[in-house]
Amino acid sequence: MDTRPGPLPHGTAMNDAVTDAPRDYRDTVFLPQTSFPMRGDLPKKEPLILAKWEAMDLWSKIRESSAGRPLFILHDGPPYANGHLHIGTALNKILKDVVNRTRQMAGYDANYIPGWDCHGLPIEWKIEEQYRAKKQDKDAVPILDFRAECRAYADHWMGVQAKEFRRLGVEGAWRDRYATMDLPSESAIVGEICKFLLNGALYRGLRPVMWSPVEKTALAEAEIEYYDHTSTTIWVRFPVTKASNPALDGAAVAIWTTTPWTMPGNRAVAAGAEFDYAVIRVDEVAEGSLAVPGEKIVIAEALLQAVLKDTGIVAHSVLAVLKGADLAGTVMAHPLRGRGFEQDTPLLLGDFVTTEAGTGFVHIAPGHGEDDFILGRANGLDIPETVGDDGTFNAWVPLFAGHHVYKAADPVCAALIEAGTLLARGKIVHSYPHSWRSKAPLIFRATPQWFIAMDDSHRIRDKALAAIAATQFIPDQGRNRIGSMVAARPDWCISRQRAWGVPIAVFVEKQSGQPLRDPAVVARIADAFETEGADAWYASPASRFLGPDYNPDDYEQVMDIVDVWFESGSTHAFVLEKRGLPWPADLYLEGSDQHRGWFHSSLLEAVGTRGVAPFKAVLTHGFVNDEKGRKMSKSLGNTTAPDEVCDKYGADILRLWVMSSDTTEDLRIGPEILKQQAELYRRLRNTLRWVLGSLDGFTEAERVPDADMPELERWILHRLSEIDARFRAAVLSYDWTGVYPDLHNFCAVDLSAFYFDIRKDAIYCDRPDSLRRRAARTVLNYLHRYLCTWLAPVLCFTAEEAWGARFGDDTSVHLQQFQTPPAAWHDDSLAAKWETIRTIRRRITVPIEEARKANIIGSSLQAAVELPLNADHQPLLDEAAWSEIAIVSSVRIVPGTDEPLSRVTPALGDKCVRCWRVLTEVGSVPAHPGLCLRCQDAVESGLVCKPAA
RNA sequence: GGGCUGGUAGCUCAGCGCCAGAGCACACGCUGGAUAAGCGUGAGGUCGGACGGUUCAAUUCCUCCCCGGCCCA
Repeated sequence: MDTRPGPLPHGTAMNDAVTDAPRDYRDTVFLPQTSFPMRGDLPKKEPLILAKWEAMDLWSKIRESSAGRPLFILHDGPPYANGHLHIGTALNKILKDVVNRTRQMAGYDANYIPGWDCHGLPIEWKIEEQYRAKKQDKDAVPILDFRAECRAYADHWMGVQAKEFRRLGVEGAWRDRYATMDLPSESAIVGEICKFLLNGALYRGLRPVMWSPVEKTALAEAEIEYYDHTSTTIWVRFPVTKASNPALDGAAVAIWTTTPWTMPGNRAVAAGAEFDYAVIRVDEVAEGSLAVPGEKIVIAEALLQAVLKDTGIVAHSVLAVLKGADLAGTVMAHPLRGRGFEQDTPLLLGDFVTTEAGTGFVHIAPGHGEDDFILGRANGLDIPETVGDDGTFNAWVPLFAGHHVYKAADPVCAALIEAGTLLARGKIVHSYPHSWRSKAPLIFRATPQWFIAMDDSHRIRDKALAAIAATQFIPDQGRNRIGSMVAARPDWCISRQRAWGVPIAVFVEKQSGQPLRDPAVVARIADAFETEGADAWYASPASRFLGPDYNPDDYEQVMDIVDVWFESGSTHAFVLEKRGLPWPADLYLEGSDQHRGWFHSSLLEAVGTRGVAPFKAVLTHGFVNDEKGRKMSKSLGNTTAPDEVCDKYGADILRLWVMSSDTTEDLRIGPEILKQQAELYRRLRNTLRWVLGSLDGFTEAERVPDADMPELERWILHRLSEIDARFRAAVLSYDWTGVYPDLHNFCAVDLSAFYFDIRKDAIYCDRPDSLRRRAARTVLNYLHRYLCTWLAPVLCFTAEEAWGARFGDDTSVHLQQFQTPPAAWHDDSLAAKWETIRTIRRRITVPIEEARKANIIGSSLQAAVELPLNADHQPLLDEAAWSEIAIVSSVRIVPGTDEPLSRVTPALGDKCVRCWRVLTEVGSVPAHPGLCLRCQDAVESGLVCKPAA
């Protein structure tokens, strides 16, 4: 790269024969030189850069370099160790990486510890599937073997995902990553459970929970999906045996239900206090109706017409209308009285009763519904356990013992018909809860479960609401969202009847039914788990934990495992606290679905054990949809996979996409959008390339003090200070929306289309020691540092490449901090002035375009411009400066006019063969007849653009 | 069905009571020396719908509807 402007290059016999052929000055021009290629070739280059970071142990170097700085802790919400990354996980990790990197470069010590969620049903299910495929009975497999397989499975996927995350450029303490299944983690989790045990918030209760008869387990809310389901509906008579009002004598209350199998569990009927209820006499019925002429039925007036139609009652008389409140106190017989269901059925009032569907009466089975349970408990009803784990009726249930609830509709109807209490039967298609794994319909079933009380003396709910009020939410709506969930949620059911997890390591005294609350026992359990993991619970005899003070025969060892949300909700304890990192974390950053998930469980867990939230701030992002805003799905074929993007475009493009989007809302991705990101990238890359090329040979000696620079340079410095302010604000607020698009805009509009275009002349053609050129190169040097550091958190590979192109590959831009612009760079009046100049500049570029169309000129350097300026604008720039700014050969200011557009004519004179300006002075120096005076001086100076050897 | 949230140029996003903006893509042109680059000019929108309310004035406020998304039932 010899840019030496020697007097005469390589002896091309030109000598004095200037008239024969014009001399070629091309190699006296300082054209950009750089090893930084125009094309990124990212899919190939990024892995090499990753290897370099690995080899230099960049992560450790970053940690060392930031020792002693204020710590910044973004606590990683653990993805589930199952399957390849999808675009949503990629978005999440990239955002986290950008937040961490920007904090790191803004002067913090951002120590990021990535982690995984390893226990739980999906993995357990996979292992079971493998057994099924081998035609083995999973129940025959020893539990420790089963758990070992689950562990191996999770371990495999952690490895895969770690690789995929790192390919995305995500930097963190990968060697020290955490996992919920690490033995110390399991110990910590059981320790957290036992905190609730010891303080009394943990209790065992009978309660209807969503139960999957297929998986034989209770399911968490997050494990439930809603699909349409066809249910048998029945209208049933409850004969009144003791009337609260004479009008009810001899009548039957009609209920409607979509779950016939809950009839054996019925213990009451509920009415709405404010509703009007009609007592009717059936006068005439349609063919096939089960209604009987002459009978008296009670139905909500608002639903009367619908019920008449559904039950085939053709004619009726209204005998009386009563308020629901008047019905209270009525007692009815169970519809199957005389067949084993002899209990009385009280008529109660419930505020959950509606007149939207049914009869206005709700049949209450306390073991099979949330409302039923609460009403039953309030009225002292018993909560019968009619259904067993497998979904069949228990042996004590008359008529139906052994029948499966899914197949109970026919037997129940048959029994009701026989008893004469079935009024009608139908079908309904409605949204119904299903298991997320087996897709099988669920039932509400009362089972013994472990709960954490929300409203006992520990007031977890109140404290959680207070903690929410004290937390920063980005965006702020998140506060509202999680707040309403916490306010409304029931006690936290933390038990699961599964194998792959951390056991609720509790002993229950058989005689009292009370859990054993002994810190010494808890300590023995936690100690064992610390080195042996939760397997110890299954591998050791109870006596090991109970110790000498208790007789194992007196205690039941609980074999339920804990809800995985409890585990991930405890990560703050073993990732932050146990490792001696600051607590609470500065930030939790997840998708907006985690308001109900990880944010929620972490909040409850920490509030229950420590009284405050484990985070100072919560940042949420939206979900990724396709280009039309539709949810991605394999069946629609509209998915975008992160690894495919890396292979086709590179991780930097995916990262740029994240930062070009408004992540507080849902975002879109697809082929067109990625193409656009690649275009944006190209501009950023070429900006870096031109800066690098034009800085070729730059030395400190060239530097010009800021104050001595031309205004154009000082304006660029001002722009840098403005963007710097934008970055600093975003670092603190975590709100990066629009910041990188702004930076791109700066590169495209301010630099490429304006500053670079103007300064090309000086950079290429001025003699190296000219103030103008030196000032420009001083600014380019700033630009290189600022752009590289600003881009580094996002284009982590490209910025590294552009940094290495100047400073060598044994260092890293990621060890740098954001540059701090001197206060003097900020100059609002200069900015205003140059805003005006650029507006006026358009009054030149527009007529130039006209002149081109008219074939008057081609290149703008062929133009001479007459620029009309009013008195206010005349002092802005002199004519030479205007011609420089407009990239024309000459400008003449025409004073005092208000004409909006300039007049463009062909410039007079000859074209300087070196700088291509058209000037009358060209030819005035005999030694260089093809040059203008500036170029003649540059050539004769003999100066080169190279650092001193 | 309920809560939250969004629908502004082909795309990504600004604006949020008083003349519809930017970048990219597109078209046309220029070009030389950032050249699988660069520059200029231009054409694109009845701001999801109501010919709905409030207002002198609405993309911007309110109501309803349509279409997405997250969470819940």
